[in-house]
Amino acid sequence: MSSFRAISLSLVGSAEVIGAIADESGTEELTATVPEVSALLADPSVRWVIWSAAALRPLIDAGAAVARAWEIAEVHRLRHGGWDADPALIWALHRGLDPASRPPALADDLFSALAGLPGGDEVLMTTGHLRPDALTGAWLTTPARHAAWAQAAWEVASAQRDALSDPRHLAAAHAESAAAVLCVELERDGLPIDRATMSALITAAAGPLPRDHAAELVHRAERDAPVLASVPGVGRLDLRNPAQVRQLLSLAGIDVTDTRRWTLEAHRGEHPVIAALLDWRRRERIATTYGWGWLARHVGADDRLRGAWSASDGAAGRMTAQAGLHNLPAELRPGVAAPAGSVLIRSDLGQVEPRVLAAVARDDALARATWADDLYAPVAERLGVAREVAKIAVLAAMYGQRSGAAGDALIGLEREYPVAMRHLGAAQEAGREGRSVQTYGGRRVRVAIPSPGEPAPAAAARGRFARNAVIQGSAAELFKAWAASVRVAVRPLHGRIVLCLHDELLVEVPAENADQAAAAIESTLTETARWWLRGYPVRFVADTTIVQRWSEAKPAPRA
DNA sequence: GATACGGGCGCC
DNA sequence: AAAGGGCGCCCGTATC
Repeated sequence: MSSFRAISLSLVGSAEVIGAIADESGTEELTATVPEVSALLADPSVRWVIWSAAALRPLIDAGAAVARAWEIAEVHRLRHGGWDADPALIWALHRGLDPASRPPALADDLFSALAGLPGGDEVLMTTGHLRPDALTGAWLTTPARHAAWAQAAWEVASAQRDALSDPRHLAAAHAESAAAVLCVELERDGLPIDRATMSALITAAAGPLPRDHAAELVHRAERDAPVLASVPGVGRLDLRNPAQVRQLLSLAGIDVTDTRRWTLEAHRGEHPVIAALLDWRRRERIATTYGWGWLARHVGADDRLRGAWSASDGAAGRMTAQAGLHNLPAELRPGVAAPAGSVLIRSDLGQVEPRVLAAVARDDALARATWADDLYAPVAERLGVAREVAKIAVLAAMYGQRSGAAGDALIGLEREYPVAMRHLGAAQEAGREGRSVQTYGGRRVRVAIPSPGEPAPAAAARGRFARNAVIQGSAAELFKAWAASVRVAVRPLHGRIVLCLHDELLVEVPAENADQAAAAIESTLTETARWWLRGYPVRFVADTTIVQRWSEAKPAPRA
């Protein structure tokens, strides 16, 4: 059991650090160098309480690594749901103050000087709220002030910890905190890009790097040309306007209510315009979203793709990422590559959601199925249906789908796995009624409040959302717990996580340590699953491969 | 000019 | 009877 101490630090200049540590025995001010502080933060026998990982960004950018963290903001989000987690709000709730009466965050020092703030090193206003200039860090200019700030953090975090009596919730608090720190590291490190390859891929899809705006318009017209040429006599027409696309299709004798891809796929054999249009969409997506502008904005001079990360931005608690890090088209993934001398290790959790369902619902029959490498095989056998049917049914059950081929097989699921299905059904019912639901790790997932006279589909949509959220959110917690352990395990091998993708990790590591790191990633999953499950017999599996490029050697898809 | 919204689509 | 959940991002249109 690690000790629990709050820390507040700021970097002064490039090498000096001031700050303070607080715990049950009081506060301790400190002045130190970056290496000294790094050694403190790397101590695995201490769980460091911080208001937010972002506050440590300057030190993390300087190379410091927090081994174990308690991030007050993420723990707050876990317990309360939603996004708001600024220190002033958390403090107000902790002290029983009206959050609405807390002072707004201040823009600058001048403003704070006029705002009637307490003098000196007092961290609380006379109202009992935290002073707003502490939130921005502007006030944290002396070790004494850091001591007051750390003391407040320790008080809040201790209360948070005492409120989390369920060991699963405590474990989630640790994992979510680690994810918050990891997000800052991901923003620092970025994803390695092979610029030459990426440029070639963009050129193939969108055209060469335009010299100027006029050239850009020429390339755009060149992309449009094959589509317009496939329907004689269309004249000028804007392919980016869905209504005009419907006109185009109508001229080709195809009448559709919308122009979505899967709608158009059904008409592929009827006219060449369909294939031309779908190819245009693929290329246009790259041209507009992942083209030259994207490369210039998000890939640095060091050939690394950087974007903002959030540890639990998704409604159910998933990580989110900007700059295309979570939705880069597969076509461009050959352009993500480790630099010479290093490799990427990609590790995907296999069939994570149904396995999580077994654990969350504690369905012994489904838990037995997780012992198979391919979970759908024993499920199919038990249901007496083909594997593909079983897979569709299980996924449909977790997404709330009732229609199509899934319908019949769902009846079999209700019969054979009633415990899991009741768990999902209860979540769905809560969602329909507007009640929040809870994940395995205790995350409160808020559901929209039903409005009087709402159309019937609104309640159904809430139901589907809540039904899925308990699984998606719990899977995100397992993933973050795994990522947190991997982060620590690969560090001695000079490895670092460079991408988190819901059920997939990319780790960059020197080539000579690749085998060792891959083995560590695999064994870490076993360890993580053991304490996450607390003895419940569910098996989690990962496919781990050592590659140069992200696109290489995608493990045989099991899902 | 800024903002909101829906259609559409990339990924999981 | 019942049209699968999440995210980020682009474009066009409508609106103020």
